[in-house]
Amino acid sequence: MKTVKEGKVRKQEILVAARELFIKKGYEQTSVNDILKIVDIAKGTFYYYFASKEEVLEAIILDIVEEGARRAEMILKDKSIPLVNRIMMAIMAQAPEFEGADEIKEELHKVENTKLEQLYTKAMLKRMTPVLQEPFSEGVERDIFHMTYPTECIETILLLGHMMFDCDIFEWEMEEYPKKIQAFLCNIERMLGTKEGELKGFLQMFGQMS
Amino acid sequence: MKTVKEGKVRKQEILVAARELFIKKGYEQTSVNDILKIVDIAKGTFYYYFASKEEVLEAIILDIVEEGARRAEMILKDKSIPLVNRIMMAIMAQAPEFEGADEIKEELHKVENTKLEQLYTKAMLKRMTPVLQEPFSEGVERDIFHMTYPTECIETILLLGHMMFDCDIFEWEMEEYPKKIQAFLCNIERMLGTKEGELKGFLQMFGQMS
DNA sequence: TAATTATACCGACCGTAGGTCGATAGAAAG
DNA sequence: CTTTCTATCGACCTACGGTCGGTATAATTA
Repeated sequence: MKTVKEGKVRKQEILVAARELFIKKGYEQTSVNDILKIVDIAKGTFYYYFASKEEVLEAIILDIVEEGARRAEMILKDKSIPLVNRIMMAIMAQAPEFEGADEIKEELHKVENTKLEQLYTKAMLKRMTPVLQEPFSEGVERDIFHMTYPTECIETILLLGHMMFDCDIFEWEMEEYPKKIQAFLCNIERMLGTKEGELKGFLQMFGQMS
Repeated sequence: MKTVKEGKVRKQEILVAARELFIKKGYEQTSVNDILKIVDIAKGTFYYYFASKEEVLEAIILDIVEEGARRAEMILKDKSIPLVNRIMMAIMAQAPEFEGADEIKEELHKVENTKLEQLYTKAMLKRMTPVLQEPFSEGVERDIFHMTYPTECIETILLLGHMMFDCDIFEWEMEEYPKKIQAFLCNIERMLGTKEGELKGFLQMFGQMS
């Protein structure tokens, strides 16, 4: 039997189903057939909309990154929040792990998902660096930050934050985390050239992590 | 026809062939059959020595990391080199890209090799962090470094250096590199708490990169 | 030396994966 | 009513990672 739908709709259905599967089971572990079963379409239909399984992955990652960037931009717009808080909140809100009652948290960056992980990191860096450019400039102008290479500082902080808390590149024990977070904040402070202890208050923000 | 060899020898042959292929073509793009062709053995023989293709990958990565760590340890032993130089040289010598007349440079961390990449990063961090522990302590004791979290500092510097120059996580243009390296050195200085410009001299060291 | 055991090896075979393609059903346009 | 265009189908292809029963050679033992 044949159920015909508008192209846009079908494409979205595929994206939604694939996204859930990729996150839940991992990209490699999800077969195209798995996706077909959920969307209830034939193989030909899938390849009518996407040239490959990987193309679906890329589309999904761009979506995820875009959603994160939007959340960050939203926070950054709110000038009633003190600058440093604004920046920290934006960076955290951007990460899919913190947002979402979804189960993205545990699943997104597990070991099996190296491809998803790497593509995500790249896309996130590219999208987020410009977003933080303005608030960082503001910090420098207002004499809160003191740094020679603001752009590179943004890149570094984004990358570091992501690698430390979103991936599990380091094999830390649960009880080590507070110390790791403190160290992370301390290193950020130094790179930003803030006065010492400026970021101390953000320790709790990370507390909500699993 | 059947050529019998000692187990250790065959295993090594497989490892050598696989390593070259994984690096040259990428892990996913290399089929077990490709390896068989080079070593000139049957499939059964391959799986007699390794439980899976992935097991070969893991063994190879451990080898690469181990070789790097050995080079680093060698340099670190030489107390005639000034401390800061010793540390910087060790970190650079450890990376497979810098060592090796082989073509590892371009190939090892290309986009297709996400799995290799991720496993390598993890293993490298685990192996190298303890190696740098002692020289870092020496730096703190001798009042050259000033930091509260030395271990985390090591982890961060290793990770950062690797991600910036060994992977191509950032999509930098060739002409941007000098600036990126300067920024990197500047950030390291701040994290280490050295006096400003301490690492300036190492700019050229990175110059030999492609 | 003959028999036995242990080690290294073979290659046909299997299930499943990603991907192709010609056919076709249904809606819109002429 | 016919044509055209879009969306859909599913049989089929190739290649892959991995299995397995059997075998040749080397090492032990009798």
